[in-house]
Amino acid sequence: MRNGDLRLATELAPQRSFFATIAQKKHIRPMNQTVIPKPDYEAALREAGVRITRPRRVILGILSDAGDHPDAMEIFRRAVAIDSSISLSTVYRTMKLLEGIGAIHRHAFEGGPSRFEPAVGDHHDHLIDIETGDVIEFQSDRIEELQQEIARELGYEIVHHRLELYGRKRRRR
Amino acid sequence: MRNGDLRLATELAPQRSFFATIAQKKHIRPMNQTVIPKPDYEAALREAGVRITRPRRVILGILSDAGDHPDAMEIFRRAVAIDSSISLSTVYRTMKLLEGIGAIHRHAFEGGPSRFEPAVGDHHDHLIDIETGDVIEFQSDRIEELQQEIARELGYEIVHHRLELYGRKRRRR
DNA sequence: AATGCAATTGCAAATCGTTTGCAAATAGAA
DNA sequence: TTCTATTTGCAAACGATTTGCAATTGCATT
Repeated sequence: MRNGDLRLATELAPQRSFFATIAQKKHIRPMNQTVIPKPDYEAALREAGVRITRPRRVILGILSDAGDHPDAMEIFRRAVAIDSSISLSTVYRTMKLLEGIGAIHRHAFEGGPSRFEPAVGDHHDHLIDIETGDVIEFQSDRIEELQQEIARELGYEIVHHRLELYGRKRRRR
Repeated sequence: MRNGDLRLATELAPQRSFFATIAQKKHIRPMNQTVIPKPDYEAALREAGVRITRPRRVILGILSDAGDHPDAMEIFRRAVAIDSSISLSTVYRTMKLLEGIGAIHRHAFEGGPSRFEPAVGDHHDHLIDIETGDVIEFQSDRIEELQQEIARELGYEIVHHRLELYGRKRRRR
């Protein structure tokens, strides 16, 4: 969570000042600049007792170096570029499998198809740029606490939750 | 296990004590016990310059006394019980129309189809009972503020957002 | 009350994202 | 290498929703 680590230099550069600012707000943590450890999907799959096939290896590779939140069709496109024999069904089946063993998260953002993300690192929520579809991850302890509090007051225990902010870049003023 | 129609009384009663309790927490407002003003859909439609047809009148009636968050199929069922000639397409078309003029909100809760709710009263978020599908509305100024703050820090303005808590009733201890 | 016509309807077929049945291919234990 | 249960690609099925079209209807006009 240090703000020196860089991913996507092009994207990071103009925002550096933001992150410097945010770093002071201890309860809001933007997560995009975090260095994400590549998950060892193969080990996870082996542990789940499933076979490591060629299509799966390709898809896992795509996932582990996806810096974005691709949908099934996009994963399929990237997969076909590597091995043209891979089918969309297999992509869907693999996503379901990975989701089942908790290796990825599925997000149903507004409108479009499900988008996927490796399940690494801490929990976080999402801000979706409604103009570009870009997803910015963030984490707020206070919001998490508040959610807990609310559920408790209403007599419920939270199994999971979904917080999505849909917005557009603020005009630099 | 879909949600039946009128379990209001039976379900509300045991919760009354909750609401009494919650009423003290000024920043969390459960909204289920609120007296909801019935919206004048016909006026809204007329204003939007569309015709008040028989199917529309039936659907509007259903919406304005729906205490729950029905999906299109459920609205269709209730509509057919009143006028068997109404079609599902018309339900969908009417929902889209109403959504367009801001008279209802569409919610895409996890898994299932879109569910609808008259757009009356304040903004609120939802807690979905994953066992029954029941929806509990709540409102938290603090969460709203935090969201604003987060978006601001990230350089975005929020256009809208979605906060859904999925949980189950806590075992009464 | 009768007319005219655009708005609206019901129906069936189309669409989108996703899942599934099945026969052929293959991972990986023996 | 052999074996067989698992996995695959394909096409067809799926559930939610939308759409084209010809028939109907609201309603402004006579």
